[in-house]
Amino acid sequence: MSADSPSTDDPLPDFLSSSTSLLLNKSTDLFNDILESAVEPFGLRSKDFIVLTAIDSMGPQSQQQLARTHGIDRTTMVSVVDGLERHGLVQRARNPDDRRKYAIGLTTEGQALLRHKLGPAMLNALDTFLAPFTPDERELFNKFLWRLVHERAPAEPPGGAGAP
Amino acid sequence: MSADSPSTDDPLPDFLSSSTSLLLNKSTDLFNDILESAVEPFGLRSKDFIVLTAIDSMGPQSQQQLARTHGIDRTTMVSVVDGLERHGLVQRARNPDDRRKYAIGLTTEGQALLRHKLGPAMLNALDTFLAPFTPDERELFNKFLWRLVHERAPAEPPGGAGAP
DNA sequence: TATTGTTATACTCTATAACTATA
DNA sequence: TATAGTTATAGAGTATAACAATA
Repeated sequence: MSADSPSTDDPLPDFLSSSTSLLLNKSTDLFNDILESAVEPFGLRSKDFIVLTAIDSMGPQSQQQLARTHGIDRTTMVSVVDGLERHGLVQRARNPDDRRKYAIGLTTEGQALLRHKLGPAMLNALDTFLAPFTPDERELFNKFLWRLVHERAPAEPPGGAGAP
Repeated sequence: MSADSPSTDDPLPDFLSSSTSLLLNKSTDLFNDILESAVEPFGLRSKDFIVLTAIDSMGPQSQQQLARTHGIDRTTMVSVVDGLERHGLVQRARNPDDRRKYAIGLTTEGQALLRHKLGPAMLNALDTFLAPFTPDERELFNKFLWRLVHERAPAEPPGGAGAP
């Protein structure tokens, strides 16, 4: 073990280790790890929680609606709903108004699990993630994130500078 | 087009759309998209910029060191360095002290590109991402991220509560 | 025996294309 | 013709296993 060896730690240069990009990615990875650990005891992924929550708050929906809500492809939603159905948490009913569509709804078991187990587990995960912050700081941090996502000039319309 | 149809927008329930988890993931995705767009004109990925920066600030390193710095596997770093070498931005020299290791160094071209083109492009990307914030807010946001990553109680040591 | 770089391979995640049924 | 769901397939990204060269 020679002295000039940079040790087994990651010898990340200061410039990079303090960069917003790296910290943002690390924070997100950390939070996602915490969230996955929170739902893993139930045999689920955090994505499953999001889908269950969307159904619980918006009522039975088609798979396409759920897919759009989550920003993923409808073909991916098939397997997500498959898994939730296998767990007995949702049921595929047909939409009587349009028999092409399902009406994916929560089972009694699904609603109970979401409200009494998953919900609290996710709140606990959030608390773990935000542990370094005071309540005021948590609120401010959330506001910051909201502004980063929503308080943004619309993308340059394609085709020119445009003189309104 | 029936009136009860939730329109073509994503009908994300308020509860989810304001969640820290979703906002954090969206912010990170947004930032990464901005970063990728910034380096794409040079035929590179943002990962390449990180590797180039690490070499520039820490000097020539082995592929293993670079891999650990980036938190990825050494087999993945092979193809990253392959790409950078193809672009003429780095060169593989042998470490004379340990001929198993490379000493991956920047070429003159690589250093020039990093300092005069890539660096400014990345700073500009950061500026775009943080556009909603004032300078003070940017600094505070960065501090928040730093605390989320570093100001964290060490993980529970495996094997028990621990008396001391 | 352990480590560096390399290759081949496998696994995960996600999207695209093509199909059936409904509209 | 267009849409909802499904399946098969392909692509990107990453990791594991095994190998040669070096320590």
